[in-house]
Amino acid sequence: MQALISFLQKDLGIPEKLAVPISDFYKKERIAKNEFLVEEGKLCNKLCFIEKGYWRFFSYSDKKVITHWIFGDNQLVTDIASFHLQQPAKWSIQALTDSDIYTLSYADFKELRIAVPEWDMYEKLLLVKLLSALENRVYTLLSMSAEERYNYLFQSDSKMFQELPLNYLASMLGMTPETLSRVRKKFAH
Amino acid sequence: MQALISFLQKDLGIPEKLAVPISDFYKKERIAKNEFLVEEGKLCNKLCFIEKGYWRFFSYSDKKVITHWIFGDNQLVTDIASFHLQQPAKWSIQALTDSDIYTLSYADFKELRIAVPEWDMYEKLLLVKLLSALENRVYTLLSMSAEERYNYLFQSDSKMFQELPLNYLASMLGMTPETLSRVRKKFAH
DNA sequence: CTAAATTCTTGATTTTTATCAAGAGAAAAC
DNA sequence: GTTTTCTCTTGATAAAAATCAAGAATTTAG
Repeated sequence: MQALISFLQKDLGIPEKLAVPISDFYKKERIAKNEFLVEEGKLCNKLCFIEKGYWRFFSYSDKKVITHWIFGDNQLVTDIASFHLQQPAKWSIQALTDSDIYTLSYADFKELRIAVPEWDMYEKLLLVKLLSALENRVYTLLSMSAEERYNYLFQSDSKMFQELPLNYLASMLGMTPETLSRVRKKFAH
Repeated sequence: MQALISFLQKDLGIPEKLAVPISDFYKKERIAKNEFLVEEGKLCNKLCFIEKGYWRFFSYSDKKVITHWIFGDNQLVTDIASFHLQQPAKWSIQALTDSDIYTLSYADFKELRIAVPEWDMYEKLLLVKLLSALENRVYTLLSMSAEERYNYLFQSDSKMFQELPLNYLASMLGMTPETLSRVRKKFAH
């Protein structure tokens, strides 16, 4: 539970007095590799804090599987639109490793909002930060070459490249596994 | 003011009783082509509803100017992180046409939050929708070819292609103006 | 109204990245 | 522990898109 409380305090600026009761709404779970948090088209009724593990956020296009992003330790993950608007999910979310997580069900989320009225404001802050991160992601996709995108991601999380199959990372970087292999060889990190 | 009230009601689901007083916090302005709402590095202290006009959201990379997105009639635009967290803007926002807009200053925004406590919740909804749109944008950039991205954008706003210089649209689509020209020729819309 | 600047197109060429194919190595399944 | 599957790399080739260059058309400025 400590990882979650720290996240609420440090990343969202929630005071300890609130962070602890908020964390009580979450339930600890152990999730096996390959399990889904949500599948495209279904309802996503859980918000999930990853204490330890990697999760991929992905969907299917005509021909291939597109990995939008990979989430790791100490990150919140959910299909935000599906969870908040209670509409069918546009994306799927799946564990890439056995994981320790804390989940907040939609029912508990509603209770939380009543019990802690400040929550909406802090959650707004979270959404603002997520938006900012996504704006940055669009920028990297529009402005950088395959090589540059690789270096940018490697700088921010090199551990990921040791622990996950590279085909997921290639997809997330918007290149084929072959191209990623060649780029990596060139930089020999 | 009617366009703004409609937007608040239809797009954010705000009841008329609240939409009208909320809209009173906004101030009408006429903005000339090329004026900036905010410049990279400075503080963005206005949220802006475009009644009529086109605005580009852009930044500079080493070599080129990157247009992230172009906003049109009946859309809200601001550097969200800069406005909400009162930190330096990462992007610039500029009018591409003479525009009629309604602006909400950061000071008035704070008053609005006090006067209409429900505002935070509706704004959260707005942020969720924006996030969802951005997730979609990342998906198009990861999964579609230049041709497909062009067709996708053209379907959603063909008017834009008649009213704006194509170099902005090319940049937003992640291709050069030459490539856009060739793609357009091919489809001869 | 004219000159200058910008926008758009087209062609030729180069660069980047994808695709196809094969094989080595590692991990998982039986 | 052997077989099967998955992962990763490498080479050859093809496709997609960028770059360079030039000129026509349109818009803007004086």
